[in-house]
Amino acid sequence: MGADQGPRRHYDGRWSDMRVRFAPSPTGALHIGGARTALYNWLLARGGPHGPNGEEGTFVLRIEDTDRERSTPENVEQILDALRWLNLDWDEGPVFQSQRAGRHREALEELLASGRAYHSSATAQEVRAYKERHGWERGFRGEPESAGAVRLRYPDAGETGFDDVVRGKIRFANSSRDDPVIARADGSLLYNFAVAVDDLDAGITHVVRGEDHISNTPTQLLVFDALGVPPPVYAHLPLLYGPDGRKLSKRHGAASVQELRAAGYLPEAVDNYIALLGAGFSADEEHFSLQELAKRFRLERVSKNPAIFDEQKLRHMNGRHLRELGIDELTRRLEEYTGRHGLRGAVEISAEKIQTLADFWPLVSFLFDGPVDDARAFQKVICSDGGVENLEAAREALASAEPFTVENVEAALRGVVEALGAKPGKVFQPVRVAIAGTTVSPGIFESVALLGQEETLARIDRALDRAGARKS
RNA sequence: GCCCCCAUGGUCUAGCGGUCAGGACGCCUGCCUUUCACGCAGGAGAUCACCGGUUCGAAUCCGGUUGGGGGUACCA
Repeated sequence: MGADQGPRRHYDGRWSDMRVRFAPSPTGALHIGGARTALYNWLLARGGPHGPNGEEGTFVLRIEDTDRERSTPENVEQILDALRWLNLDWDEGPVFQSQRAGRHREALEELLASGRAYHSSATAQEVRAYKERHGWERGFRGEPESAGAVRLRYPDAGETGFDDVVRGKIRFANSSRDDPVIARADGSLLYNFAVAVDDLDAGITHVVRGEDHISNTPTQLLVFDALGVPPPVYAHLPLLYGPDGRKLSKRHGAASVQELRAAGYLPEAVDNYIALLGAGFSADEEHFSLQELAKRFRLERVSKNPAIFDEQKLRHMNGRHLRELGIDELTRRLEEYTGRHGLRGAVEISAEKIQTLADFWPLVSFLFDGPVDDARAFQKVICSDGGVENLEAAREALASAEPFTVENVEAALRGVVEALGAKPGKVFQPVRVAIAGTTVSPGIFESVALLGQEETLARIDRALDRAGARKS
């Protein structure tokens, strides 16, 4: 702790001494935007050209819970849970900003003593009045008083700027900045002051966060300067928006990590997708594992444009990651997701037909819970156009298929098609509807074989009865 | 109002002074085929926001405009 940090390194492709942090404020669930910020920090710490001894950077987790009104332990747990689910492990923390009040106060005293900060009782109204008098591009400057809130003194001239890794040079004229309040009248500290002190004490070398923090940066820079230490390197990420081009929020459906998980997305796919939003990894490939992402991630290549969260693309990527898992692992995840067991067979025959974990059960539930009730499908496929006759023929062939393997089921059914001179679908679809209840299912031979001979015949009989009852 | 950031097909992006402006998602067509998908092969879709410069030459550099976004709290 303390100001003894040595010279801060600039982002120069060497990472062995890199210390980054993710510092969410627990005022709600972890958003996909926050998740991406966490991910980028993690990628930075874990990947890139490693130091001479192959060291990784350090990823620090800090909870900015100084907003007592809105920060809750439940939200903290939700955020940690989301981070774990995304496989973003941290090396230090979580450190709670609220527990560092003593150190914050100490730093505050230092600034007060050096005259870089001063007590001021000026109210928001007085600040307005000041600006109306001096012009709106003129920042507020207060008079030092003996008590009240504490404001940080901005220089009157010159500019405060920094070299943002993703945006390049950003400058603010000091004269345009209000002297910001860094401590309330009751002594509690404000965000812009606390972050700087915390980043300093944690030895953070690179601050990577959302671009909504750009205009906070000069104030934090000023705190570092007042404390007499060099600031970290900054990188501001573009924000993420919903499909309507507006800020991402609960209204846009799956906006939080938890919601994505509930919707059947894989952490692998979510990591991959959100990494792509705003980072040009490659011109011709975009399917990556977390490790590959870490290896390829380049902070200076991060896009400056805000991106819109596109769930369709996430679905697509999820399908690829899902198929990459392999049957055993996919089965494990699906059993966890659905709360069912003995799913392996169903997974085998449906894996290539689903894009999310949520797609699975509707497709295969008929194998476990009986046919789905889809009256329209029944009417259209079985109660018309030779449906009953073909189904009867199929039943007969299936009844003598021994043993009841996929191969024999296929041979039996194809034999019917040939004998009848019908189009394949005219035989297969009635069977499908008879056993599944709907026109959509995994492959028919595989489904029938998995269902078993007895159950298949029973379902066909039931369908036949039902069709007969309809006719008469 | 003031300060700051951004601008390539619907979406995510590649591009970094000379390209038929490339890829991915989505969409359409065909193949595969028992449905749905997967996979494969094609296709439609971009006055590179606009206007002015610089240059033999600009999506690429500069300026302005417009549009979008962020900040402007004794919130984080």
